[in-house]
Amino acid sequence: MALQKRLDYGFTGYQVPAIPRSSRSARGRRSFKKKVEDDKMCAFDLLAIVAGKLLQESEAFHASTTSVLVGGGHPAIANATVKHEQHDEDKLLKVERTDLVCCNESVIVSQPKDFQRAQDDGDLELINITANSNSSEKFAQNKNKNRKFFNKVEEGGSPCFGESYEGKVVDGNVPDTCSSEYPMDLDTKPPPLVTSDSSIEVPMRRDHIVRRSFPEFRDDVKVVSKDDDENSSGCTQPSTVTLKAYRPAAHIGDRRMRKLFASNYWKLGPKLKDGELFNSDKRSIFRNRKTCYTRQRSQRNSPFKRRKLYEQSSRSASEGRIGSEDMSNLFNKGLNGDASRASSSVVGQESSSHSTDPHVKLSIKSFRVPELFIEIPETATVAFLKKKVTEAVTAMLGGGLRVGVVLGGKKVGDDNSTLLQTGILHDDKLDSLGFTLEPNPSPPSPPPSCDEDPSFLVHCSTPQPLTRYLTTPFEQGPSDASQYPPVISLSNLAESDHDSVLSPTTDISANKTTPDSRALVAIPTSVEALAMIPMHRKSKRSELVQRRIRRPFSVSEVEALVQAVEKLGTGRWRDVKLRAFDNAKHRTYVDLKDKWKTLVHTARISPQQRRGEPVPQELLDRVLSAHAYWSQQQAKQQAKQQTETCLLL
DNA sequence: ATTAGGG
DNA sequence: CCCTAAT
Repeated sequence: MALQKRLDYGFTGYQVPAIPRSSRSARGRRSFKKKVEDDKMCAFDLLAIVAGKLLQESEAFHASTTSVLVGGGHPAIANATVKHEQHDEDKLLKVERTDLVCCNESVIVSQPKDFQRAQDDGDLELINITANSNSSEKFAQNKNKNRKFFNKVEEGGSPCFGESYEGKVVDGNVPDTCSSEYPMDLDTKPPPLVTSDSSIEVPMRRDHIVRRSFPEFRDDVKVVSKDDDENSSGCTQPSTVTLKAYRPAAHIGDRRMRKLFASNYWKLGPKLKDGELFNSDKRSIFRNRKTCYTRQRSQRNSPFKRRKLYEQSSRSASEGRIGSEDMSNLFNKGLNGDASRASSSVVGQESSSHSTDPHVKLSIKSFRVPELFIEIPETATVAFLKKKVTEAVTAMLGGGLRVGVVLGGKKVGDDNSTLLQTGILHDDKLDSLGFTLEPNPSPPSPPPSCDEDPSFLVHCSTPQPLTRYLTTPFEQGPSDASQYPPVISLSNLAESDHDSVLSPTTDISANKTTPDSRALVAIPTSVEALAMIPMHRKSKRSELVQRRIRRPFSVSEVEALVQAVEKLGTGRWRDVKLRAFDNAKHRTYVDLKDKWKTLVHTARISPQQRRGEPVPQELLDRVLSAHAYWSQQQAKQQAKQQTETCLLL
């Protein structure tokens, strides 16, 4: 297509600070370059290539997870995870797709950016490639190298990003498996448990590294540079897990739960420097930066779903407002604590180093309470409403809740088994670790069931007619989800997948498997009330939804669109998409259809009334003629069909 | 998942 | 761009 620019991205000079003894000397440093031939390539795709290349070139990454972050002024714009394990000659490559994600203190990038855009936005200042593993024991050996490397970065490093690298591009010869379908298993042999920790930072953009916009990175560097303590090297990553909602697949249906990390998660980074977390968790720094959401591999990318995805993003952005102190507070207080925090936010982080630190830190961020219905009179004051909500929430949380642990969709029944025994700490399992809130079988004061204990509902104290059932601000899940207990699950950050963004703060997923969970929810009894709920839900949803960011069509895009429509007509938007916008992930066929609509409109109005980047008249003329032509064709088709049906009758 | 249209 | 109904 004419509009596709070819860009070459070169990568070189990344370093592998931590490599197992056996192989380190031979390959402590590697470089490669990869040609990326599509400027519309999703950041992720590039990352996958990078990761794949890493795997291909470096045997150093044993049984580890490689996360590739692209980010700069903003945290990361994408996050790809490659799991690969090596066993003798065999390699297991598993690439898990993880599109976007990220946020810093104030910004959440709520949709994937393609590289072109990222570049425009200045997000490609830095590429951060990290390799994670279960163990960080080897890291210390490479302390010096690490420091050296980071010093170098701090000085400006050797950025290497541009239209081409040093005039020529070396084809990375990356197997397709790295960039096409995910996950990709090259081999399914059971992996040996050789682990290593590696951190690689690849400065991007040849001329400069703008550190002003990446303070976290700077901090990391400083830490590494001046701290001789091996434990503080800061180059490794923890098996950080994020909380995400969980719901048995059987009930998920088409809509998967999506969660996103709240921005504050990422604020943890610098804090680690002086906190105890830091020492116990060598690999935390980068990981903390790597706020991300996950997506089911099989998740399709329909506009609708994507939208919902963004919704989650934005929501968590607004909710993730507590600092790390708050997080620890919440953690310490446990799920039942602190009802004063109305938002019920819990922040999650888990770090583990099997070999060096047996402790696992878990904090839970932003769980939601199950849907709650409250009745109050129209004339009630806001204060009254607050009070009632508070009461309802405290009643529920304090009324004998029990926390259940779910792993891989199954309840962990044995309370006495250790985390290790249950496999909770295993990388694969972290993804599916979840917590549930359930009514306690023998609670001090059993949570009232709505049926039996109407007192759970707030009754109006006046004879006023009831007009409102309010769902609490905490909860807003799919309608069917709301009557089930919330489940919060931990997911490995590095494993985040694409669409199923799981925000600790958002979705509480439904879990129909717990029958008694219904007791958590007060269900309005009047028909009236039931009828009201959808309305509230709807209006609330509109507040939560994050619109996709606006991306005006460029002239070249219009050109491509016109050309495609001229060829294919106006009724085959999917084909148009495939033909002309196949790699423009942000342009859906609906977008194209809409654009065509506006183009036709634009072409019909006077130039004075047009706005935005002016479209060449020549193109508009083609729009009109194509539109006329295909309208005519369509009419003909319909006429033909008419006659056919007539003949049949 | 796509298409077609209204908002 | 979003939202939906209808395919």
